[in-house]
Amino acid sequence: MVYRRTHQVVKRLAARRSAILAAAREAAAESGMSAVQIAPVAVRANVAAGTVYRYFPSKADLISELIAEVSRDELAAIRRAADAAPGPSSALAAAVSTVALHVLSQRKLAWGILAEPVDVDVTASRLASRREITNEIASRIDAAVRAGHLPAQDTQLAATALLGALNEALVGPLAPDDLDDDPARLRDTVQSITLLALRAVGVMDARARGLVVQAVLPAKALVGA
Amino acid sequence: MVYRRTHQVVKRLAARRSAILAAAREAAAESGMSAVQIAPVAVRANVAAGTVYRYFPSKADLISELIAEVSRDELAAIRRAADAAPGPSSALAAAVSTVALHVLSQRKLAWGILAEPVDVDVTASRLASRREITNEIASRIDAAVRAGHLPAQDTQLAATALLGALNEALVGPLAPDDLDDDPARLRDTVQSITLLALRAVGVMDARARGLVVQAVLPAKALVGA
DNA sequence: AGCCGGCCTGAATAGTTGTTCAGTTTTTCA
DNA sequence: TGAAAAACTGAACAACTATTCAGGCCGGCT
Repeated sequence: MVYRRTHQVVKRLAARRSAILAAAREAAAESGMSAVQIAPVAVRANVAAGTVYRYFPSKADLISELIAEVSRDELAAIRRAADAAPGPSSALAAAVSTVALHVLSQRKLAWGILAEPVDVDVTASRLASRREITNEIASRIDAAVRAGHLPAQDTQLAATALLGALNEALVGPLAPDDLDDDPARLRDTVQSITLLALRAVGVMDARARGLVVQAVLPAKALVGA
Repeated sequence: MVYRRTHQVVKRLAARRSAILAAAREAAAESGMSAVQIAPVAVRANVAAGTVYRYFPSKADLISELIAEVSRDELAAIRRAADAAPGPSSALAAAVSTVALHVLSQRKLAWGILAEPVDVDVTASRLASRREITNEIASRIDAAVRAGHLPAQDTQLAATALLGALNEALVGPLAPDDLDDDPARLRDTVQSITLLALRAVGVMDARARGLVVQAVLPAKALVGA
């Protein structure tokens, strides 16, 4: 045996894999999922088209992994924000505004991950991604219900509906598209949608308004990180 | 000139066009948008593939028209339900439950019209479709706000969010998929989502529950029509 | 009947990209 | 240094469907 995987080689392989994934992510963030094509991604990652196939069995696998990666990041951000909140209702508010801020600040990417038509089948991966986020939100709603802050309800359905509302209102085709240049309007939009979401699960209007103000400011600070 | 379009010919041409559109709609309702391919649709409509192109310049135009048609039907149903309601809040409740029932009873079609990936560009048509429905809902919310039943709010954003919530919860990948065999569960789901939607725009929980019950029963009767 | 013009047919065409693979380069180790 | 093994390259391939168009067909007119 005259060839073994040296530590150095292993590191290079891993780096290349990351580079390909990063290239795909950049392409998606810049121009949407339709721009995630093997040839362009390979160019961006400084490899040949064939090389991509040494790291990912197919385009579907590449995109699936991209979706999973973004989803993991998102979930971590939600948990960080929610866990920092003082109580269950606050945590829910923090979770919702975190999602809202994230999708607004990476709109193309969010749209690509969530719903943009792709020529390969990535439904399984998208399903998993949604399920993770939905479960997290559902458990936060559950906690608030158990604490007596919200009426009993189908928390899974509610969580799904909340995310649908956020996504459609903030990244869908009818989403306002000129928020980036106006921080104040962006904040207002996040507040409005968070308020809507909290009321939807049964938080009283007055209380919801208070929670929203408390949640949006810290969430905004976290987006930079 | 020895050939003119006789009334009979005009009628046949119109019938053919309808047949093609109907074939496309059936295919979409049965197997989703991916089944709307020129060759299969042509077979279903009893014409040759080339003939489709005498009626629609391209597949994109065919699908766009399909989307527009379904959207018109939906809008009409919403208006019918809402206009029959005794007041603005009731009308909103009726509109929402109508949408909910419709998408649930034609799930594949709804998914196809709304969000299913298609290989041609139909974003403009989908945008128009959403805009129509959203505007209708927004104006119903507006009416309720003006009547003093709801707090002032960005009604366009709210309407978009409501529809997003419905669609995601009822036809999205996380939607429950075994409602068809159980009418009671279907009704419960429609009620839950309507309740959620009403609360989201600021209807008080207790009042919302009343409106929901009043709205779902007649809406259900209308679905058959 | 017979001619004319548009309508219809369906096999061939075309364009788009994901995927493959024979040949080349790089890396490891005796 | 040289041989072996793995990695990389990129042009060729493959598959899938929308779209075209030359030729046949049919309805309408005199």
